Amino acid sequence: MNMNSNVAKVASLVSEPSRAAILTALLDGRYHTVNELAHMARIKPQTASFHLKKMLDAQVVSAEKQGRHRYYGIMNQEVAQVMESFLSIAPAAEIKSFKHASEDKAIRLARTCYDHLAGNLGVQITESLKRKGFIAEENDTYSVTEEGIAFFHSIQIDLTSLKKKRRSFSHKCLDWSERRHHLAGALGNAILEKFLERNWIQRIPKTRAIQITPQGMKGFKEIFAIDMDRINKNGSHTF
Amino acid sequence: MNMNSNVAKVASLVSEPSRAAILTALLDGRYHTVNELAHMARIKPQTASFHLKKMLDAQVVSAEKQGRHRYYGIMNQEVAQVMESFLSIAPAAEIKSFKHASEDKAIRLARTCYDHLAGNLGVQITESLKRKGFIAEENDTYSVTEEGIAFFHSIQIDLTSLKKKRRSFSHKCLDWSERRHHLAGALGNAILEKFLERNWIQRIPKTRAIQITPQGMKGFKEIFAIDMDRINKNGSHTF
DNA sequence: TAAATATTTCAATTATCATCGAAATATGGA
DNA sequence: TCCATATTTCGATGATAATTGAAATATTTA
Repeated sequence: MNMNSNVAKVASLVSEPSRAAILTALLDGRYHTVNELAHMARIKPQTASFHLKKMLDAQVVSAEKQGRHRYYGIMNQEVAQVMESFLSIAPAAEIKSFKHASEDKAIRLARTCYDHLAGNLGVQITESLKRKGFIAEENDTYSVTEEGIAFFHSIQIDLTSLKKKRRSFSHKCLDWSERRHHLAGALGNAILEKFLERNWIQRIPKTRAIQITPQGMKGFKEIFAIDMDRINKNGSHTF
Repeated sequence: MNMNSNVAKVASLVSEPSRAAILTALLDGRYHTVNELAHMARIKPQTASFHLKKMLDAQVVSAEKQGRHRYYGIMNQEVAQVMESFLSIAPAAEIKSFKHASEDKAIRLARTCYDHLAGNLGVQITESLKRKGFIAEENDTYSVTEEGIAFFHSIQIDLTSLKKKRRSFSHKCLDWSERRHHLAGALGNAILEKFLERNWIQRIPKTRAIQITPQGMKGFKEIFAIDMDRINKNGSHTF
């Protein structure tokens, strides 16, 4: 509510080096596990857990559980801004980055999550929809805007029939490889089905990985302004 | 050894009560001595000195030595803004104000400092010149802007001849009664001489104090938008 | 079910830091 | 020169809080 109360809270929490390191790491906007954050801040997981609990209580970070992992992220934009204001007068040293253990690149690039798109492609689609103002973020869900209704109609996705289904229409799903949210629910499923139907993507047998076809590359660029080819080559997944 | 220790360092400066009190005191934009700041923060001078050294290292405050005093002030506007965003919400313990030992009011209002104007009048003139964009602050000096050249010409001060003199053209001088900088150097001297010449001010014999004449009151109001009469009555020197 | 991994809780240790007395240093004034 | 004042440095103390090993809990995988 009050931005100022956050300011005071963050101030007291940032003053400790380990917490500052954790928060700086989280400024990438993504979610990270306790072990990762401990590694980045060069402390043991217990210590990181101790600090994260404090920051969770103070509502400076948010947590989301998924399996045996617990993903932590910056609470909101206000907190990030306070951190940035610090960085403006005390430029931060770089954060020690590390590479993930060798994991399948394909599954990070694009995959299914239950019945919707995930991985870099899933997140990029979601970001594109937000950027173009077709969907808007709510608490745990996305809502479709007036422009969005027209857009989904133009790509032959019928929203009214989707809303009749006995399942969540559209909710946020945390992406483990991207550490950002992507679009899930009936709408997410409809988008996946539509891309498969148009042959923009193909399932790779025996895995959850998705293959982007040449038509897909073209379509994602034209309709969503996403260049998956460039992303693929850059290998934006080492951090 | 933590990577982001600088962020933590700056943040810790605000979150510690004594330092917060000192910084709050300095947010008036003026310079204060160690003893004053210690008194305001209700700590011993040693402790204040300890904190001020830390903040000096972190480039959050600046120091200026003058005789056996050392004046501390906020480093810059950027720091002040960040501090204010914190302190406006969580104000540290109230600052104990105190009156200076009874000192001559006249000498605080207006006096000469070597060969230029000091005291409230000197500072006000300097602030007015800055506000109107006639002079601009450099590191330790003031520079005259394009508009300033025209202005000084209009009041019959010849800048080119001043620059030929073998002395500092225009430098900052810390005012002990106002705790702010005023304009010194050849330009400061020329301004003093001009005011004397126009009979806006008169020297009070045997002291460094300056008397403002009725013409001066009028002139300062018209040309510099300074109401010395009001300032005189309000007695803005108790703090 | 058992083993492996991720995270948290607990308790004990350790490190940090503000504080202030005492003493050193620097400066101004008589 | 001597004395008063302003400030800093040093060293000791005490309070607070970070850290981590050990153990508990939870969850996935085989």
